[in-house]
Amino acid sequence: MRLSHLFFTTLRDDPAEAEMPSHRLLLRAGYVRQLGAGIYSLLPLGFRASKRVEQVIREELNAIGGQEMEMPVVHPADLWRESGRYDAIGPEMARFKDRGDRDMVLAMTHEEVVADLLRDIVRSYRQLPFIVYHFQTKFRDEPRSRGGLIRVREFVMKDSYSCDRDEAGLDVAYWAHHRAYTRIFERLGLDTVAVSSDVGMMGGSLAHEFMFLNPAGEDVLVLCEACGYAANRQVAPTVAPEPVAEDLHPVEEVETPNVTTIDALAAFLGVPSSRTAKATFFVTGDGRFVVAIVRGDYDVNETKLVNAIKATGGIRPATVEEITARGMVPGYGSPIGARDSVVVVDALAARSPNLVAGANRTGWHLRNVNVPRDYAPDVTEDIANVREGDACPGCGAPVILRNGIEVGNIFKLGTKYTAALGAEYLGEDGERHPIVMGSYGIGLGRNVACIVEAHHDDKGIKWPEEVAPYKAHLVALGANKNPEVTTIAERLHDLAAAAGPQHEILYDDRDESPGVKFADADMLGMPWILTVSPRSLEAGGIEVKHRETGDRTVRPIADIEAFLEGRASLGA
RNA sequence: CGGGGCGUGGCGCAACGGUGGCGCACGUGCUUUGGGAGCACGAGGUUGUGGGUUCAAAUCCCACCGCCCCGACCA
Repeated sequence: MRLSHLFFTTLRDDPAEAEMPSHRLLLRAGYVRQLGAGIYSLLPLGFRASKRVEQVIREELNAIGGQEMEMPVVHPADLWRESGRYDAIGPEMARFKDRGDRDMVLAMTHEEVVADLLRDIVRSYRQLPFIVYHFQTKFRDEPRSRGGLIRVREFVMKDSYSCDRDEAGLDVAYWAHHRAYTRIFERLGLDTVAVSSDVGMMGGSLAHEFMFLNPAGEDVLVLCEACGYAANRQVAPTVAPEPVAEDLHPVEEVETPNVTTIDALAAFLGVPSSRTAKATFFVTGDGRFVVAIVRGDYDVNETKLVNAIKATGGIRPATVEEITARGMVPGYGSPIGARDSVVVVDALAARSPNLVAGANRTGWHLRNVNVPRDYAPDVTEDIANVREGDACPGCGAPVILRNGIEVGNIFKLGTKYTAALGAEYLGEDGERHPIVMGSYGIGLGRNVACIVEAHHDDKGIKWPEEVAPYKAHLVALGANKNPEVTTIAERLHDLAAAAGPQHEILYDDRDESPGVKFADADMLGMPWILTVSPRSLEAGGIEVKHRETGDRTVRPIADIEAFLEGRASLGA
């Protein structure tokens, strides 16, 4: 590909809106352009990078027996009504009517379509198991996109679906995917950790997320360096030192003017925050008002809270009006005196004696509040966020917390969708059984962005060879001093193109200064930068720069020809 | 949806009541050619949209639209 004809442009200045390195570099190097909030075009370079990622995924899924297919982006709403998700999912699903006034949706994922195909096609246990997958556009109208390609609204995802006779079969498919994902992210140059995770709206019994460790990640991971324990903090059990037993003291009121936070309360009373109880207030999607109590040194984990009370439709923070209407005072709140509320107490808080809690009276707290003596919880569960240094649930060593970006996930769905849609097979036993499904996703664009996050320097991108849009970037310099430069460069370019699409290279044939060409080559990030110039010819051939290491050598033209035709590597 | 910020040429920015400018990028010519070259000439904007105030609005006011950041949210 000649740079003079490539549909792209590089930018000298950083775009103002790009904060993450991957976003900044992908814009500056001409890989992507933004169309709207969370909606991007992939320019030819970005498209090629995405296709390289796609091919790695394809190879590894084929290796576990996956069959590639393609399902539609537009679905009839009735299909989603059958699974119950048409109503369960909120505004993040785009809905519209077709010309016949029929309700339609844009696909967020494809479990329903797979289940629909299963009930159409699968009759007998003899047809199971199998794995199907596709690369297809998803639209999720996220309330807020961010970070360039990291979190977008429209994106292409590889989603695969395993279809089995039973749980044992699902288990095999699930762990096959786990191993395939491990290989995929290794090949993509992404250092990931697989963490156990919440099943969320997908439903199901077991799930892992593959997390790329990055400070900008939106998920918090609980990791143990001693035993390898790894979980999303949403689901990691909190293991805290057992509170020291004490006699229960009588409740006493204490005046605490203008003390509305735990920090202020602990400082004012001269007690550690672990001797206080923190009340937070939520309203569930199904309309219940929830008072959640954790110890003052912990935060509420909303995922655990949702699961503890089986809140369909999730939860949101309560408004001041909703809190006061139930007889509580924000800043001085506690379940004592609460009306019409579901009281959920963290198990640790419930075991901790003589805590300071709100008095539901402005300017006052209560000392020596104890559960269940002073109020009765409706639910007592672990609903606290793990803190750094808490004990590992696996081995007891102190855990560390890290941020991660979810680059892939695997779910054991079970029969949630097949039972709802009636996708059954006739078993060897002569009985009808619902097909057992698993669902497995990898977002392409997010992976491209994460690869850039992991592989760049201040000059630009440094693509791993496995995903580079082109294997090499050829720079021709000083053609006016020595016309042979152009002749050789043209020949190398044509040679590579003739060797097949996978050997094609980028050829900077533009009439630009050496500085511009080198700067652009570094920014675009191909693994090998080849320079033909009077100087390199003088030195015996072509200068070869390894983008990753920065090493430069001069190699004979014959070596370069062998490399471009795929007959030899250049070594590292 | 709450909080904050910003919309001026392709990109980055200035002008903050008196008919819009700079750097880079872009075009032409000459010079230059191993790390973002030089000179000259030139093209490119109904200042996001609509209303209002004013003799006069990019500038002040209102509404809307859009984008970014924090939060809520998120398979």
